[in-house]
Amino acid sequence: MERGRGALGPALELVHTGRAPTRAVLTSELGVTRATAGAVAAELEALGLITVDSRPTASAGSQGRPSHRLFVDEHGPVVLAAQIHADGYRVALVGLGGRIVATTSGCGTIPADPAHVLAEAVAEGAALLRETGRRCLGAGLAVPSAVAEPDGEALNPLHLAWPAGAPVRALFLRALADAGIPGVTEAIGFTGNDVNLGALAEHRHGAGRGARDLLCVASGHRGVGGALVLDGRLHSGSSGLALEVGHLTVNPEGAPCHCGSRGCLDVEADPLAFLAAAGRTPGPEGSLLHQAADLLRNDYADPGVRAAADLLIDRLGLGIAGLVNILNPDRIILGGLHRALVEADPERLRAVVADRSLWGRSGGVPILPCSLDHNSLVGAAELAWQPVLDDPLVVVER
Amino acid sequence: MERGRGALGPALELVHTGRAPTRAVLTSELGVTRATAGAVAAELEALGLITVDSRPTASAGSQGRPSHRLFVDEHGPVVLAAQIHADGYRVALVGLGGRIVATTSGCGTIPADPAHVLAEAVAEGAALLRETGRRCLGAGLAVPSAVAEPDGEALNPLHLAWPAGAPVRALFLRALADAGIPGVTEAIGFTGNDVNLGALAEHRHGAGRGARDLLCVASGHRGVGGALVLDGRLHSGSSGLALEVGHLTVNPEGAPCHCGSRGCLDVEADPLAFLAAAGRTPGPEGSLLHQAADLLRNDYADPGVRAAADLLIDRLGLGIAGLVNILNPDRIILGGLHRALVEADPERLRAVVADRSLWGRSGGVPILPCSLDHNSLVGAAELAWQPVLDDPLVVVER
DNA sequence: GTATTTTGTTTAGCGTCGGCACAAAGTCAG
DNA sequence: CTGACTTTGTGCCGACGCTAAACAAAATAC
Repeated sequence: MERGRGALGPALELVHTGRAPTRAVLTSELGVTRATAGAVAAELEALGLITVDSRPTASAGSQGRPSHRLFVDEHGPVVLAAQIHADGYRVALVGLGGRIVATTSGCGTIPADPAHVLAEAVAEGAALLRETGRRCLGAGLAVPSAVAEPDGEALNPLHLAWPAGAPVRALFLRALADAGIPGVTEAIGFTGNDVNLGALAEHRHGAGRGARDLLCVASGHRGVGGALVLDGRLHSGSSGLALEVGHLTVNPEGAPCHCGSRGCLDVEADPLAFLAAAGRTPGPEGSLLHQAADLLRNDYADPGVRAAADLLIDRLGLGIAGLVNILNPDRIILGGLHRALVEADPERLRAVVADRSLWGRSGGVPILPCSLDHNSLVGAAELAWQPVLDDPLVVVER
Repeated sequence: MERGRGALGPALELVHTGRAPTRAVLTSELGVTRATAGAVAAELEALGLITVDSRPTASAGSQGRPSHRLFVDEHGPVVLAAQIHADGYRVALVGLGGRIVATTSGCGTIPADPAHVLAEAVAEGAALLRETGRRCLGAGLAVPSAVAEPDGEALNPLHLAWPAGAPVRALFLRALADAGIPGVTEAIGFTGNDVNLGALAEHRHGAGRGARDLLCVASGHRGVGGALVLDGRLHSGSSGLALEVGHLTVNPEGAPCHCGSRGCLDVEADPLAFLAAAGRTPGPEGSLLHQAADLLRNDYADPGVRAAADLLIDRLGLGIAGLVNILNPDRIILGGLHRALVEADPERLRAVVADRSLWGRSGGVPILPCSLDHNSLVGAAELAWQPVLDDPLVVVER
């Protein structure tokens, strides 16, 4: 009864992204018959990826026989996700549905040598796998740098003190092999930029769900990154270097940037710029984002803070308007400090973008704060889950 | 023997884009068996879309039995394509493969009233259909304006003296119905921006063939337009308004633009700007492009012309570099005056773009002149062909 | 309690494609 | 010229993945 092979992947993706709570929805979303949907669900259940709750559901209103409900299997396999950031790393086991099963962080570690940090992070992941006894189907890594394809090199890990061009994917794969992660015997490890992966996670499980063309802009501690999801797929360009939005000019008379230009988004709309505009002395590099976000959340009544926020919103709005003119997305999600900015004053940024973009006057694009904790980490997991979503049958051979 | 239904569309697309000269290539490109490829080719031939030449080909070198060759059927059905521009319109019948079968132009007409111009153009198309006796499977229209989805309104037909927001798609459909185009009984008419459609045509049949992420930039008589083809599909954004590149800032101290900013690409890198920089008095609006291009081609030795060209290349290069940082395309194609610019000095523009883009230092993106005559027209035809390429069986019901 | 609606399951059947065998049409070596 | 080899085209069969249709199950509506 090997029914429903071709629809297996799309079906799992629907359950994974929370868009198929029942077999009935699966039927209509996939455009297949009930028979096929049932067979697909049965096979996914047999593969240990989803569970079916056929108890007499606490029916809600509508007529007819109530649907059995479909869940991602809470005890199913996981993938290993790791994120490197300015002040340490974070590792997690992530199940289908973007659910974080277990997590550890190594904060305070200065990640000077990439190989060393990756080995440490992967070792923590291996420990989590041993503790939980979960089966591991892959691994993904998020780094705060552009990652060049096809070799997976970190081109500008400026805030990590890594050498430019560090071959992070190769190092990550090496670390996975050395740690003897069970199930990851082959080269099943993926690496991407943290903002890109955060955007992917938001699109699948967060504020970006349902958007067709999703633009994300986010600050780290220093600088500004962007990402674009088109038709459910990350657009990272032909060499993985798309959406380098940090060097859009937003203030022609602004501060000089290391790129040689002046008034780039990178130096005009990041946490350091905000703290300077608000007249505060910045703390250590690895805490700038939290310092700025806390200031914004706690002291928004302070006129100086308010003025600094307004200035940043103007600059950011100009940059985003330029992106809107080029990309015409149907939703925009902001992360990092920009998330705090849009939460502090949702209307002002929308108005600036609508005013500065060419066709924004009639409505404008929805601009939302990101909605997931650790979205880069979840996005790294998405990368690792992708082969399974493309063809769920690969799980039998791992 | 109804074999090869699912692969029918991809197969026709391969022949259409000239990437499947033989059944053998079809087999490998589609990833199917020879049996399936043969059945697919037979069915496409039965549909009257392709022809198979099974004569003993003037074999070229390699061993084994020579392949029969596949051609687009020269006498097969066509689509009607129309293009409206500043100084008139052009109409053509376009077959598969982007081949223009018959064409007329109505130059000198000032297209003041959109309904009138479209009716006239479509009437010419109907006449061509009668003369040639071809079967018509659809119609496409290219206009020099952003076209808003989902209603198909021309938002900024600045150079046509049309009212902003003119419902061009509806008017086009009305004109098709009124002309009684045989085979276009239903609403099978498509409308798009001319630069977008030109990019689509270049990607399928011209200098963009084989590119994955293709960026096009082109000037008309006034202003600059852009277009992006991703994975073979035109990216026109969620509302059809993507790639409005004319208002990228390329000269902070530059001339004021009607958008309210200064130094936009629109006013710094179009034919008018070039003529001004070269110290020539511009002719009538509808001839600026030809005047500028002729000047560039014939008087490039003139120091003033040379200096004006260098200035324009610098400005254009800065704008393109910004796009490269955001989109990371693997090829760039230039049209209009910019085509003449890159033909005059291919190396300079490449160098400017590489220097001003973040990761361009290691090589840079290939920048090519467009290679098709009337690429917007051919692109409009592509729009009309798309339903047939998606499912060739639709031809039996038209 | 019966009719209606919606969902899940079983069975039969069909269409599409892969695998295989064989034929056809060329090159290459002698 | 002949035979071995290589590559392409085609006919046949079976497997796989789906639809269609009938039936069963579980709720609401009257």
